[in-house]
Amino acid sequence: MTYRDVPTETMDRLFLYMRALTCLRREKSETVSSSRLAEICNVNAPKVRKDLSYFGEFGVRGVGYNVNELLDHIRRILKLDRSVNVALIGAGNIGRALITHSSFQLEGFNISMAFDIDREKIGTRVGSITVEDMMDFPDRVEEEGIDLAILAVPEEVAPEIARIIADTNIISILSFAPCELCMPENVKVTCVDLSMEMARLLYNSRQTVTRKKKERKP
Amino acid sequence: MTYRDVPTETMDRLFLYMRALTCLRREKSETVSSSRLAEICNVNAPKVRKDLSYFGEFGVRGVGYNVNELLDHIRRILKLDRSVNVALIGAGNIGRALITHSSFQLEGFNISMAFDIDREKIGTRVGSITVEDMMDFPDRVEEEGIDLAILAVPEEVAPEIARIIADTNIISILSFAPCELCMPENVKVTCVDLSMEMARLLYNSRQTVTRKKKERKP
DNA sequence: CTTAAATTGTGAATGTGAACACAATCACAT
DNA sequence: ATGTGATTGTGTTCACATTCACAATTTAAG
Ligand SMILES: NC(=O)c1ccc[n+]([C@@H]2O[C@H](COP(=O)([O-])OP(=O)(O)OC[C@H]3O[C@@H](n4cnc5c(N)ncnc54)[C@H](O)[C@@H]3O)[C@@H](O)[C@H]2O)c1
Ligand SMILES: NC(=O)c1ccc[n+]([C@@H]2O[C@H](COP(=O)([O-])OP(=O)(O)OC[C@H]3O[C@@H](n4cnc5c(N)ncnc54)[C@H](O)[C@@H]3O)[C@@H](O)[C@H]2O)c1
Repeated sequence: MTYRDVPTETMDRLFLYMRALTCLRREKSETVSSSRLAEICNVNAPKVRKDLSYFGEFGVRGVGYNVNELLDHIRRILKLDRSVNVALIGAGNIGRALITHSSFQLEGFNISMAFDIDREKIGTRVGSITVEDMMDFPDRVEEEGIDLAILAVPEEVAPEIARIIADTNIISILSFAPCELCMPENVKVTCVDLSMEMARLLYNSRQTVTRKKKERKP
Repeated sequence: MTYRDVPTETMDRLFLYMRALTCLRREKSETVSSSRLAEICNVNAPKVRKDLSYFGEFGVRGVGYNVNELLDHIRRILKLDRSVNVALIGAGNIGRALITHSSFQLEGFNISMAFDIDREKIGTRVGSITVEDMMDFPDRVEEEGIDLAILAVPEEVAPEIARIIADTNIISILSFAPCELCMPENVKVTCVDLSMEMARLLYNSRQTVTRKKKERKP
């Protein structure tokens, strides 16, 4: 099944809806209205409905959307119906936190391998997996069929690791190093830059305050 | 100084430009062209130029933009010229990783306090700060003048903590718990949801592959 | 001094997504 | 049955963002 002429913004928002629905399911909500869903995701109700309408008619007029059903639909649209194999590179502070985080497993992301260059760390166990030697990365990744690599190494070595990954068949990299990675065109990199998120957040909340003040004037 | 009629998309991209420039400065680049900056940020060159033109004429025709100068300009536009006081709630795996991360300081984010509810953790030192009792949070935050709170507590207690924060004058929350937080309208919440980022990334990289295949056909 | 190469800044055209109002539909009460 | 209140689905309109082409400017070389 493939859908045409779906706005990229709609596609992006689908992930927000998925998260909201996952949350609602946890809270045992049976149904949800477009307006409630919109509220959770910080968008407006007509947008939610229009977005969903690109993929079919999932709601019941007068009632709303069935949480479980809609979540299943969206997960299928986003091709998240099977579990994802993840390799972690860099078993440092962030890396170890990620491995021991149990929710990933539940959400279908299985961190099955971890690599490091530090002799002290290689061979040690973190949670349920054993840290392996970065030297073995290319071979081991091939063996296990890894879908995604998480990069949690110091910034300075990130470009070097990027080259190693480029020679495997991994095309998805989630990097915590806030720097550019030169990659072949087909490899996608998402950079988790917390400083940037904080900066953006701060700017937006300050904006709201000053806007509020202006609106109060007349 | 305030700017009018700047597209929100432009505003958003400014943060990308900032990160790229920070990176370029570290690499000791003197100048950068709009096309190079665009490449790093995954946008196109005219967009970079148009975006910057909303705020002034920062470049030199035939040469490009001075990295340091442009970075300073952007930081001023984004109101990031003074350092930001951050409080961390939840000194667990993620929390401790964040505190010991040194780059935040360099980028102007000063994690100056940490709070937890666990008796074992209260009073212990992490990096250069001492974990305090969550009970004291409201008073202590008032005293220190905190600009932003990072929420790194288990999902289940996040809503409860949200209420505590709502009663302080903090209006910016960076949360690692992937759930909705009910907050007064003026409080902004950014949710760092790594599962969602991975899902999005995976979808996009798969898309590229299939698109490539289609293009190859004729 | 003149010309060529590089690169910025920008107005006008184009394209795309958001908003909105409302028809369609459903559950349920009477 | 039938009316009522709630809520979805969508065609149209409008606002906004992107793109493009090119004039303007600078550097460097001949
Ligand atoms: N810790 C944080 O809170 C935080 C926040 C934002 C960004 N980051 C970024 O995340 C990355 C990791 O941060 P961290 O705090 O976990 O650092 P860390 O120093 O604790 O861990 C880095 C790990 O990478 C390993 N490593 C080094 N070179 C390697 C190589 N060539 N191959 C494989 N492994 C290698 C090290 O042995 C170490 O275990 C850094 O780029 C940092 O800038 C961290
Ligand atoms: N660890 C990860 O890699 C990861 C990844 C994604 C999301 N998250 C999310 O980040 C959050 C923290 O994760 P973690 O792995 O650090 O968990 P953790 O259990 O290691 O740490 C949570 C900390 O919060 C403290 N805490 C509990 N209740 C509290 C309260 N009422 N007030 C103050 N402190 C309290 C606990 O004592 C503990 O120190 C969770 O919501 C988790 O879902 C974590």
